Formats: sequence, C-alpha cells, structure tokens
Amino acid sequence: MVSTMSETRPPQGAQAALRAIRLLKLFTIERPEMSLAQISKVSGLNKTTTHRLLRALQSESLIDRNSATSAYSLGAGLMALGVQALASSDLRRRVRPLLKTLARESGETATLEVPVENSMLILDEVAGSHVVAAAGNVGTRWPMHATSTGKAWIAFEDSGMDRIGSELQSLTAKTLTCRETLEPQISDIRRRGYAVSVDELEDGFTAVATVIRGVLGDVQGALSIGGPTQRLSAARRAELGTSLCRAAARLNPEF
Amino acid sequence: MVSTMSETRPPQGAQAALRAIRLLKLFTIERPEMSLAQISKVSGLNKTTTHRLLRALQSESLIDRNSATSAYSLGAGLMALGVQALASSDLRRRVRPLLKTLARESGETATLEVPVENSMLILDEVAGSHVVAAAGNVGTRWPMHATSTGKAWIAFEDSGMDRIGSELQSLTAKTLTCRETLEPQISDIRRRGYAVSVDELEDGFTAVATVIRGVLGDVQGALSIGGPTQRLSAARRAELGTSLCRAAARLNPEF
DNA sequence: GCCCTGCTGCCATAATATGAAATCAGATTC
DNA sequence: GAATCTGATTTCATATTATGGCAGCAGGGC
Repeated sequence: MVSTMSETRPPQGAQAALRAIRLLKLFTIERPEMSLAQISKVSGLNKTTTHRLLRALQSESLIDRNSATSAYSLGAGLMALGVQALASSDLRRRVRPLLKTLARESGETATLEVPVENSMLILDEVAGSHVVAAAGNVGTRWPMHATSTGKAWIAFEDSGMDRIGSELQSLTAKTLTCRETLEPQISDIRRRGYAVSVDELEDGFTAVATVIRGVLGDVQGALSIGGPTQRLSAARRAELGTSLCRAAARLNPEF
Repeated sequence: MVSTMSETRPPQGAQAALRAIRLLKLFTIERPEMSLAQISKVSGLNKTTTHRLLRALQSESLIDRNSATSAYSLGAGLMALGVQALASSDLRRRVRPLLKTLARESGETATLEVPVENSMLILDEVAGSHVVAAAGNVGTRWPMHATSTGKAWIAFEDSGMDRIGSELQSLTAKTLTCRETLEPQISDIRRRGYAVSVDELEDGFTAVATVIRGVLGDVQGALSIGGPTQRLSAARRAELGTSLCRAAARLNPEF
C-alpha cells in the first residue's frame, strides 16, 4: 500500500509563517474575539511578536478588529480563501455526482470528508430525501475517533493511528475513549471494508463510511451515509456499507 | 465622521508571514493547481524560499498536494478556517434577521457584503422568493467599482476612493471604467443615501445598496437587494433604496 | 486628579530566513 | 538502455529579518 499523501514533517526556517498560522487557529466558536494580551498568553508568544504578526495578518485582511472594542477576530479574507479552497477542490468536483447518487438511492445524507489534523472535515454534503436530515455542515469538523469516516481513515491509511492523540475526548456515552477499544474495531473495518459509528458522535446519529483512493491506491478521503439511529438498523447499515464500497470502487475504474 | 476601521498600513518585521499569505492568494479558480516552479515565478520569490514556505503551509494543511502530479493546491485547513471565520462573524449574526426581512418584503435576494482589498465579499445572503434568484454565493467577491455595495462603500467611507486602483476592469458594456465617471456618481449616492448598479456587474443584473454603520458611526459593511434588471425599474429601485436606508438605520436604534 | 491596564513604537541582538548552487528523482528522448 | 532534461528537494554560508525587553502612550476606572 502506497502512502504518498500528507506525511508532513515539521518544517524549518519558516517559524514566523508558522506562528502566524497558529495564531489564526486559536480562534474558536467559543472564543471568536480576543484581545492582544489574551492571544499572546494563549499562544505563548511574546506580546510584541504577537502584535507584529497580527498586524501582518490584518493587513492581508485575514484578521479583523472590532472597531469599538479593538478586539481581534478572524477576517473576511479568510472566508474568501476558504471558499476559494472549496471551489478549487478537485476531489470535491470528482466525487460530487457520486454523493448525489448515494443520497438519492439511500434517502439519507451523504458526505465527502477529508482529514485535517486529528479531525475529519466535511468537504461536501448532499442532503437525503427524508424530512429529518442534516444539511449545511460543509466546512465543519468532527473528532476522528468518533466519526465513521474518521475510523475508516484510521483503518485504511498507514499513518492513521498516529493522527489521533492518546486522549480521546468523549462526546456521548458510546464514544470510544481509549486506543485499546479502538484497535480491535480497526481490523473489523479492514475486513468488512467499511466503518460504522452508532451514537458515538451524537446521540441518535448513526453513520457508515468507507475510504476513497486515488489512482496510486493512496487514500484521498472518505465517503459516508448518515441519519437517525432509528432508521439505520444493523441490517440497513450493512446494506449501506456495501453500497458505499461499490461506489468507492466505481471512482477508480481501472481496478 | 470617525474612521476607526481598517486603515492597515503595511507592517514591518513579518516578511515571511506576509509572503506565505500572499502565496495562498495566488491560487485562483482559473489556476487551482500550480507547480513549485510556477508559484515561484508568479510570486517572484526564490524557488527555495517558496518551497520552504509552501512546506510550512502544508504542515498546517492550508496547502495540499496532488498525490499523483505533486502539484500544489489550497488545502482543507483553509476551508475550516473560512467556515470558522464566517461562523464567528459578529456582523453577520447581527444583520441576518434584517436580511431575511428585506428578502421577504422585496421578493428579491438580499446580501450583506464587506470590503476585501479592492472587492466586495458576500458575507451573507438570503434568496428572494422569485423563481429567478441567485443563491449560494457566500464567500465570493466582486470588483468594488462594478457593484452597488462597492459604490456605496466608496461613497460613505473616507478612504473609499483609495481602495480602487486606477485601472478599472470592464465586466459589461455598462461598467464604469474610469475614476472620472465614478466621481460624480459618488455625490449622488451621498445625497440619496443609496447606490445603484444596473447591468454594470453582469448583463441583466441590477442591485441597490447602502452602507451600515457601527455605534461610532464607522462604516462596517453594505446591504444590497438585487435581481433581474427587468424587474427593477427606476421607480422600483428608488423604492428599494429607501427601504434599505430605513433598514440600515434600524440597526442603530440610538439615532 | 491619579493610577492601572493594555496597545504600540523603538532598537540592539542574535536567531532566523534567504538564495546560490549542488543533489536527487522522474520523465522524455535518442 | 543510456543520456538528457526538467523540476523538486537539500545543503550551507551569509546577512537580513524577526525577536523581545523596555519605554511611551492612550483610555478607563477609581
């Protein structure tokens, strides 16, 4: 199994750039605005340095400032870049028709996800036909160990296990919280070809997922079908799992 | 009139960070993938430097690489940041109900836009009830001089005129292509309170816009209502213009 | 009035980023 | 199959660039 993807060793000689990016990543939903002192403290950087970097980011409009409080927040430039990134994703374009088919045939919501750090990011989504169906989650991220797509990724990508830390955050009563419980599932997933997550991410939500590969056999992302746990019985999950695997195989007509 | 907003002088001592950001901005819809040599050439940076910065960006997953061609493209991390930025926008949250009202009452599409460099970025959008109505353009940008929101911004923000370059790109036959044609319109807009763009951005598309202000009187963004030129006669445009102004005023109950 | 907190500017220091050149890998041609 | 080319990656000496201590400043609270 080839593994051309990611494998990003920590680089050298670009400290300033890295620090700037890390500053951006400090902002969360819970903490959308921060003062200079706060950012400096959280990031561990000297206040002067922080200020200089923020200034640079602001000049490129990746950072915005509240005109009243002078607090820092993420800027409009980031939204532009984000949309640009979405629009230029080759993977997204290629997989979109497949998502539509999956959503139509199953009636449930289908997603395309890719790994970002230790979480899975929803790159694209097609809502199912059922009334109770999520939508509008493109761009959001969920912990790898609690999602079906994440587990599929871990199972099929060599470096998978390294991605997740040793501390697994618990999101529901069913969430797998230690690597030891996860390990045996991994072999199951490899054998079956698809992963399952029942009430592990959110109570009442179940999903099935498999990975998709590039022409070199490298893992490029994951496909999922998800919906209310009530509708997705064990039998139904198996059914969806095989149709996911067939769909994924269809992406590479070669073999 | 206060002008606390933006005013971003070019900073110093953060060259590397700036360069990294500029690299990200090189990617466009027309050119979503580039080789190292290409990026180096376009950016004017030394190949080694470019490579180092790209590596750093990749390690933070803001840059992705095609596993087959090894070409660079924008990464998933950017999507996450973009969505984060959208979600944490205070302005967006505050204005959203207003957009809904505007869209419902007019039947046309209403948008909230903010300036990014010399263009206007769609921060939020509520589609109109008519069949022919655009949607899903959040995050896209249009040249300032060709949009109603852009012209409103230029008219009401002190530094407005400085934003646009001297070369105004022509998008349709009606686009204003030189500053001299724009200037007289500015005074009109200031007097009336709203700006209009008829077939200037795209043939058959007309929009009306005004600015919204923070508690300090600083310009924070622009509201627009837009639709097919056929539906938006001169009389209708005036009507929409005044309702936009009333809506904008309602945001600041103080005065 | 005063003090206190948090942002911004300055500047000597040294750590960091830089780019020329060399190496390496992979295609393409002969 | 060897030779050549193109383009990516690594190395390394250099000086440019980022760093953070300190001081100055503005605004808000006491």
